[in-house]
Amino acid sequence: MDVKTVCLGMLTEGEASGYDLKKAFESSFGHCFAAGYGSIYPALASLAENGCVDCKEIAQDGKPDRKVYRITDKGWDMLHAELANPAPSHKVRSEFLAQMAFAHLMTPEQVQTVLDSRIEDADRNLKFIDEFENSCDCDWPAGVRFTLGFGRAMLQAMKTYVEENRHMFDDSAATTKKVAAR
Amino acid sequence: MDVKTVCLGMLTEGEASGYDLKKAFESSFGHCFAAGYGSIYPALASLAENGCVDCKEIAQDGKPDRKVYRITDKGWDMLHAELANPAPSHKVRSEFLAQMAFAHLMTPEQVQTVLDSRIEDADRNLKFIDEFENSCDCDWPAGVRFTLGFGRAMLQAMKTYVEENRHMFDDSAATTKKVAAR
DNA sequence: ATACTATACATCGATCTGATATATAGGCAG
DNA sequence: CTGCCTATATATCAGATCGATGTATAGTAT
Repeated sequence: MDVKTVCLGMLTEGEASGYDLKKAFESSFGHCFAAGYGSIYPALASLAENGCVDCKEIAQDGKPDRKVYRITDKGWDMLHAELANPAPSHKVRSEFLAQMAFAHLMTPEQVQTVLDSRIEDADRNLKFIDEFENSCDCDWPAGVRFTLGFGRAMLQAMKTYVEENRHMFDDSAATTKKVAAR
Repeated sequence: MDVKTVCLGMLTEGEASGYDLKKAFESSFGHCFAAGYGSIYPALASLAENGCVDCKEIAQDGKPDRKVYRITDKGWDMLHAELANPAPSHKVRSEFLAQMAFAHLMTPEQVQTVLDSRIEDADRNLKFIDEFENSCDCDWPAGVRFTLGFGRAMLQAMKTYVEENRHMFDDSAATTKKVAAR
């Protein structure tokens, strides 16, 4: 399940350009699997080379050619093979948590600023998910609704945890207490 | 906040080799900021080149030389500058969610297998955090306790969400219902 | 008039991932 | 006592990804 596979999956909904796919990576997949042009264009080139997609170049006046990609039978095979992975990963890379692990090297003000910005970011993303869910008359397939709910649940849990535990950084916090679960 | 910075942060606890740092990346940071040798050794080399760490080579009989790194004043400056970032990122890259978004292209059995494996993975990680927390007589600084609790809260929320929403993939699930938050 | 936003392509260096290679020593099961 | 696994300890390499930047055009605000 790399960028190539997600591109293939997106192309099952209909043909699209790299630019179109980028928008999908920003909207439906923004909260769980981001990708930029630097990943998408090489992915499409590689898929085309392997015969997993084919490409129609549509000339446009003024603007550069629009390259529209469509999934092939071989592409479907490859997609199904990838979807058979029984244990796909779920990875977190958090500069936030890495920074918090060294909170004792920061000023209390810096720590509180970082915590505030994390809550703001969670709110922004929650709002984004809500707007995305209501943006479309059509109904998303069960899987997409599942991922949106998942994102919401994670963000809510993050917000709650930060709000309920930021007191751990209060100056007087004894370093001997164990963190309460939940 | 890249691998370089986290290495610097780790070296504030005392001098260490690349091998030692790898163990720290696996334990304290495993759930939020993983890194392998392919990141750590180049990071240390680059830090040494910039004078942010210095390196003692300790000959050992039989085994290759042990290269022990220590943070310098310049390294402290760089670390403090990085820790001043008011809005560090928190990124998720989830092959799991990407795959679930295409659940309609999978068999129901495949979907349930993937959901089971996600719960198992969450349990494994929860157990790992518990063991890590109790592994050490010494008390971790507030920041580390915060990140462990954070990890636990996220994993618990993930497990609960998957358990409470896996029915969305039951065959008869109407595609028109909106997902209930929480 | 100027600036911003959107469409649409693409590249590039820096970084990161995951696998692999090299070498030695100690423990332990058959 | 031999083979196998694990731990210590280094390091590299191909391939993937990230984030920024570049090129062009055209429409829409201020």
